This record gives sequence, structure tokens and C-alpha cells, in this order.
Amino acid sequence: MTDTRFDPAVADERWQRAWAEAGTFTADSDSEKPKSYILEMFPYPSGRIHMGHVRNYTMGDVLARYQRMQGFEVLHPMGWDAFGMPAENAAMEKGVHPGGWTRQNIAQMKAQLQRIGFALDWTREFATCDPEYYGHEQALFLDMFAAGLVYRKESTVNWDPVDMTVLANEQVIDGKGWRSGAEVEKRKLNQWFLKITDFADDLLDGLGKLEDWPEKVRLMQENWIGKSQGLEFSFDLSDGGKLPVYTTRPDTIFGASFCAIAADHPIAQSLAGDPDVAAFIEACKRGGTKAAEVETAEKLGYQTSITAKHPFSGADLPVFIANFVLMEYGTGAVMGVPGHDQRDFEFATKYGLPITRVVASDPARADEPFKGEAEAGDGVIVSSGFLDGMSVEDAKQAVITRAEAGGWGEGRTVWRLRDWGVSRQRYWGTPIPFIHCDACGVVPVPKDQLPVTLPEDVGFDIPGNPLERHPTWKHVDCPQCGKPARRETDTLDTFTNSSWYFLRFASQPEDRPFDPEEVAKWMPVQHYIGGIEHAILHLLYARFWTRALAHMGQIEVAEPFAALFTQGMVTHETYSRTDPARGAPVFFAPEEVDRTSDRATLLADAAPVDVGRVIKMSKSKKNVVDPDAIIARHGADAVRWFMLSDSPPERDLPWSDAGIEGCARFVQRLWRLFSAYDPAATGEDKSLERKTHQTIAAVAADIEALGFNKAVARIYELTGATEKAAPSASRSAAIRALVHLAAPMMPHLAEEVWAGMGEGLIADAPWPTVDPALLVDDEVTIAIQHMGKLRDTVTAPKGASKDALEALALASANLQRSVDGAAIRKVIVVPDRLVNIVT
RNA sequence: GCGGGUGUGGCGGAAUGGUAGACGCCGGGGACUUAAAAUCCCCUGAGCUUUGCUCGUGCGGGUUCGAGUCCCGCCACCCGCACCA
Repeated sequence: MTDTRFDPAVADERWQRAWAEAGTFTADSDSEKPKSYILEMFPYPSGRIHMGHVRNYTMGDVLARYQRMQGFEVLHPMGWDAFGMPAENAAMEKGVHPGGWTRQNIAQMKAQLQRIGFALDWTREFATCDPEYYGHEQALFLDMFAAGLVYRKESTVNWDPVDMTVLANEQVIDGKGWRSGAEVEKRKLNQWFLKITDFADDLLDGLGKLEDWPEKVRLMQENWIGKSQGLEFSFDLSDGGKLPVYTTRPDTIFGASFCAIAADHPIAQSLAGDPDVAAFIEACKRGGTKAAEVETAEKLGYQTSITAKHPFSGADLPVFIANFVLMEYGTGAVMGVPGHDQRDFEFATKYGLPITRVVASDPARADEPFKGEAEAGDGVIVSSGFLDGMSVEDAKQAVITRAEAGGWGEGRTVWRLRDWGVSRQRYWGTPIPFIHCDACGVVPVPKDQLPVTLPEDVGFDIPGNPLERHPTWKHVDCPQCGKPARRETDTLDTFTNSSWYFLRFASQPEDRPFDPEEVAKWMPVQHYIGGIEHAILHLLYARFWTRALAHMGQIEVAEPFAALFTQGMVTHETYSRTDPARGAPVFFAPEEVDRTSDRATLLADAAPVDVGRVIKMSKSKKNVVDPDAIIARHGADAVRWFMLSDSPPERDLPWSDAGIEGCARFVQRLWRLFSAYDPAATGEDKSLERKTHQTIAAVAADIEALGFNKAVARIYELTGATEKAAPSASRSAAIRALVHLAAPMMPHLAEEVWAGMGEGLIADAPWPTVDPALLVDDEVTIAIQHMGKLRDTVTAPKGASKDALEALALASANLQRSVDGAAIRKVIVVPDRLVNIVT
């Protein structure tokens, strides 16, 4: 403890080895302690750990270490989401095997994670590409098949011509593949599907109980599931036909002044013999498919010769073909209520259709004109016959009841959520365990023949699925009749791998996917931390699998993740110059740029570069900082401290060299303070003792609320106060407390100091206890205000009476000068806070 | 266009309706040193007629003794999107 500098190059590795040898972070399922499961979204082994991983895992690590100190048996595992396209892309580009490439990346990234000193239980590590993992997944898939949750159907799929694979609806972004960015084409294929829609209602209901999930994620899932309740009914048409429409606002039915059908609606198609109609239909197909484009596009319609009879008024409504109606939703036809739907309003205005008010803020204002836009809000129904005077909600029900009684319509719930297509025509994924037999049809692989493993000898020199081309792999005998048959060559979407991995972390028997009793000990995950990009797909699928497994009686867990936290990104400035030849920017990496003066210059030629916005670190913008280089220079604790400092964890964290240097300085500052620890010091410092206990309590509360930036600020404050204090027993106690407070965040420094104090591993030490009596100050500062403006402050004993505080305030010269003899009308006293004089 | 989020010093950000700017970074001044690094101390929202006062939390209103915080109406930026009727 006599070293003047803390040397992370030596200490980091020493304590990482000590934890590993002691098995400190190995979770014991049989422990008597209360259990806590802390999980961060496991990484895809792309090759290198990036700062986003470091931030994510540091947050989880602080929670895991803190909860250990609070007496919990903590499960904090790590593994690899190892199947996926990048491995096949690497295979195609570099001629390596996807498995070899993935394994190499895992080894490299594991070493990186270990250098940061995360409190992980590596004994439970697995990669989803291990046959020991995906074999169990195949078993679960067969169970789901037996339970009727898996089916095949011929369907139009999104075909990505670059990646040569099918994409889920959810994976198509703006009509392009979410990874390749290629324009998606439509193709018909026989596909495997999971019946997520069976659980739509339950998935929606469950959101209401997830109180520790961010509101925005719950909202996004709610919108994704998209439950809408309304009325489906048919208009009688003038040509003798019927026009089924679906509406969520049956209460406004008396305000309907037209009907609109999609351009590809059968009725529109039947009219396409007319060249004008055909031309209009063609025009509708042009233009962008993006929501934003379609929404802002001008509303266009073509009035047909057909009319529709209003079910109540009997009026003949014109039927239009319109560009804002989509065939994919509802019935592909709507009733137009211009007064209470903005699109209908714009359409009616353009084509001179009646705009009738049928909802008003009160009945007296039934004739109030519209102010240039539709009114979609709540109110009272007016000008609507038997509905007049009803609330919107009551009127909806009343219309549905009438329609059902009259047999011309019925209440209907419509979901946006569609079943999950899991087939992928790709090699690097979980083989779907089925066999196609000409005689027996589609036959499940018997469970005792699992896992169906991927063949190693495959090539990637030609696009497409290597399993399809393999000379022998797909040729097997039918398990039922024994005749020659073919293996299914589709593999499962990688989202299936991440839909149950948290269960395998909790329990990993050899012969089954998991042991329900072991799972029950750990689940649900107490804190799940990851990026907002998984707000819908991964989190919804994991919730679905959990429900499916519970439905089959395999587990008794309602929701997999009790609390969810979505952390912000790590960002950095961008540096660029515009290439005059191409007009496009050329980016430079931070290490190529001199940022020490006000402006930024390129080290190579000392000429200026443009400093761009602070955005997410990405290879294409070159604004990345490699964690390894930073750790080598400043040590793991400084990097961890930086990840927790300043920015609230849910917001973006701008990386800066000055910031990490400040963190490294603080590590040394703490080291110096800790080195001055004197166990023999005597004497009491009540004020420091209070500060110490207040800080212990506040840091605990901050960590539990994931307010790491606030905890960091409090540790800075206590450090400053302790440095300034004269030696005393209280000061020595403050130093010991600080070692504990720092332990979850800067574990290497804390262990080094703790060992120097002659103690064991601080990772095993309990969180310091707090004396409640020391949490309150005996003296408080009282603000003295005149008309709400601060005029003076005085100190008073805690709990002083209102009269005493008022007297103190009136004695203030500053206050008296401000009041200037005016009559005092009122005195407001907030005990221990302030006195406000009102004149 | 719709849904969600954010907006506070030069920067990241604190602040149960009660002293706005804690804490950190940057910057300035000083101490120590032959010198530098490191370290330590002080200052650091703007303005003014400076024992103190005025203004100040995106903009405009409102409620209140008192508003960054609550209410109404805007603006800007970020994220998401499916014209779901």
C-alpha cells in the first residue's frame, strides 16, 4: 500500500485471476440465499467487443456485484448469440467456415470481456451454435409442433435477393431487407410458422403488468400487436352486390357520406374494363410505400357509378376507388366519415362531399362548423337518430348491438400481429427437425435422433442454401416407413435462439432443455438490460416462447423479464472532408485527428477537417473507439467508471478523451485517499460520519434505480469531503465505506485496497449498514424569500418551530430592506426549508 | 402525416411545487518544481449603478405565496411507423 500509483496493468489481471480461482461469481442454485438473476442481452460474436457492449455489461455488472453485497445469490451469465448471417457473409467473402469464424470471434471477445473484469458466471457459458444448445431447441420446436403451435403454409414471403433468404414481416424495413438493404421481392414458398397470434390477447394483457418496463417499449409492443375493436358490416350496393367494410368508429356511422375501396379491391378490379378506372388504378400503384410518404401524399379518388345504401338513413352514398385505402387491412374498404377522420376530411373537402358533425363537445353545439380539420376526440353523439345524447363508447356498442340483431354486421376484433414465419433458407442456423416423405408427408425427427446437426463440409462459393446442395445430408430414410426421404433444409430464424436462452442459463441438464425446478429458482430475470433496438422483435418473441412453454406445462413463468432497461448508445463526434470528385464525405478515425485546439485538424497534413454531429459509433462513419486500446492505457476501472458517469444510462453517452482521462485521474485520486487509511486513528467527526451514512444510503438507492450517474456524483462528493477532513476514526470509517461504494464500479481498485487493509475479497463483503440516526442533519439552511424571491439564507436547528423560523426571517437585514416597510399580508413557512414573506 | 421521447451554463448533466446549475469535463488564476508532468488551492450562467440587484431552465400564456417541475397552446431536434379505418 505504499505505491504512489495504482497500476491497473498488474492489478486488473491479479484480481480477475483471484475471482476465477475462487469461483466467486459461480451461481449456486442450491444456495439458501434469496436469488437474483441479472441478465444483459447476449452479444452476437461479430469479432470485437465495442463500447456499446462495454456500457451495457458494465451496468449489469454493477447491479450484479451490488446485489451480491446485499446478500443475494446472483446469477449473472454470459453466452453467445452465435447463429446468423454475418458468419455466412464472412464465409462468402473470406472463404472461411462460418463455424470456425464464429468460434474464433467468441474466443477473442471472451478475452476482451474478461479484461474488463465482469462478474460473470463463465461456467454456464454457451453459444447457440453448440449442438448441445440447438438440439434442445429442436426438441422444444417438436413439442410446440405437438401442441399445435407450429404449422406450415404456402405463403407469399419477403425474399431478399442479396442474402438469398426469407425475412419476417418485422424484418423488412421500408421495403428493404433489414440487414442487406436490398429491395425485397415477393415469392411463394412453403414456410414454417409459429402461432404467436394464439397469444396475442395474452401478450397484450401482460404488458399492463410489466410495471418495471419502460413505458415506450410497452407502447411499441402494444402498437405492434395492434388490437382494434370495431364493426364489420356490409353496405347494399346499387348493382345488387354487397360491400363489406370494417370500422373502429361505428358510433359515427350517421356521419358517413361516402365509401372508399382500395385500388386492388375486387370491385375496383371488376370495373377495370373501363380505361379511366384502369388508369386510376395504375396511378395508385405509383409512389412510395413508406408510411410517411403515403400519409403526406395527396388524397386521390375515382368516383364509380355504384352507390351504397346507408343502413340507417337509407341514403345513397357514392363509392370511390381511393389511394389511401389498403387492401391488406380490414376488408379493403371503408366508410368515409369526414367530420371525425382526418383523411376522410381531406378527401371530402377535395371532392366536395358533405361533412356532417355527429360528435360534439355538448348537444347545444351540434351545428358548430369544423375549423378546417376533423375532430377525432371524445364527445356526445348528435344528429344521429337513436344514438343522440350517447357517449362515443356507448354509441359504438349500441350500433354493434343493432347490426348484430339486424343480421347485417357484427362486432369484430382485428389484430395487426401476424404469425411468425421462422423458416430461413440458410446454412448457419438451427436445422428444422423434420423429414419430408413422399408416402408419409411431413414427419418429425424422433427425439432420440436429436440433435440434427449441421454438416461441416459445405461451401459458400455459390449463393443459396448449402444444405440444399450438400451431396448426402438431406438424404435420409423416413422414420415412419423407412423409405428414402428428404430432410427439411430450412433452418430456424435466429430470433428463436434468443427466445429461450435465459432459461438455459438458469438450468442446463444434458438430457433436457432445462429443469423446471431449477428454472423456477431463478426466473424471472430481475433486471434485463439491452438496446432499444430489441424493443419489439426479440422481446415479443421471448415473451411468446415463455407463454408457449407455460402453455405446454414445461414452466410456470408468466413473463421472462420482470424489469427491462434500455440503455442509450455510446456516441462520438465524426470527422470528415468532402471529396470534391464524388461530392461525398470521407470520414477519419478519432486517432487520425488532432482535437487539442479549438478546431480539428488531420494529423497527417495539419489541415482542418469538419467536425460533424455526435452520433452512434459506427464503422462506416469511422467514429469508433476500441475498448481494448483504452483499457490497455487507462485500466478497466477507468473505462467502467466512464461508462457510468455523467450521462443518465437511458440516454446517449458521448465518448471523449478528456472524459476518460478524468476518470483515470479519479482512480488514482481514490488510490491516494485509500493509501492514507489509518486504522488506528481516533476521534470523532460527526459531520463526516453523517455524510458517509447519507452517501451509503443514497448510492444504494441510486444503484437500485439504475441511476448510476447520480451514484457516481455522490461518490465524488464523499471523496472530496473525506480528503478535506482531518484524521479521525470517522475519517477511517469513511475511507472503508468508500472502498465498498466503489467496489461494484471499480472492482479491481477496491480489491487491491481491501487486500492492503488485510481483508479478503471485497466482492464477498457485505454492503455497509447505515445508521438511520445519521441520515438526518441536525442543522439546516433556511431560505428567506420575499414574494418568492430569495433574499437571504440562515442556518437553523433541524425541526425548529414555525414561529422561530419566522422570527429568524424577519430579523434578516436583507429581507427588511426588500420589504421596505410594506405591510406583511402572509407568511409561509415550510419547516426545515424556507420562509416566504408576502406583502 | 401519426405515435413516442428530449429540450437547463462552453460541454455531459443535478434539482419530493420550495435557495436553479450538485457532480464531472473544459477554461482562467495561483501554489509546489530549476523546469515539466503529477498534485493541491481559488474562480468560472449573463448583465448591472456590485454590502447588493436584475435577468435566466426551447417559445407564448396560465395556476400558485412560490414553477425547470403542474395546466393550455406552440417550436426544434431525435426515435419508431402499419393511411389498422
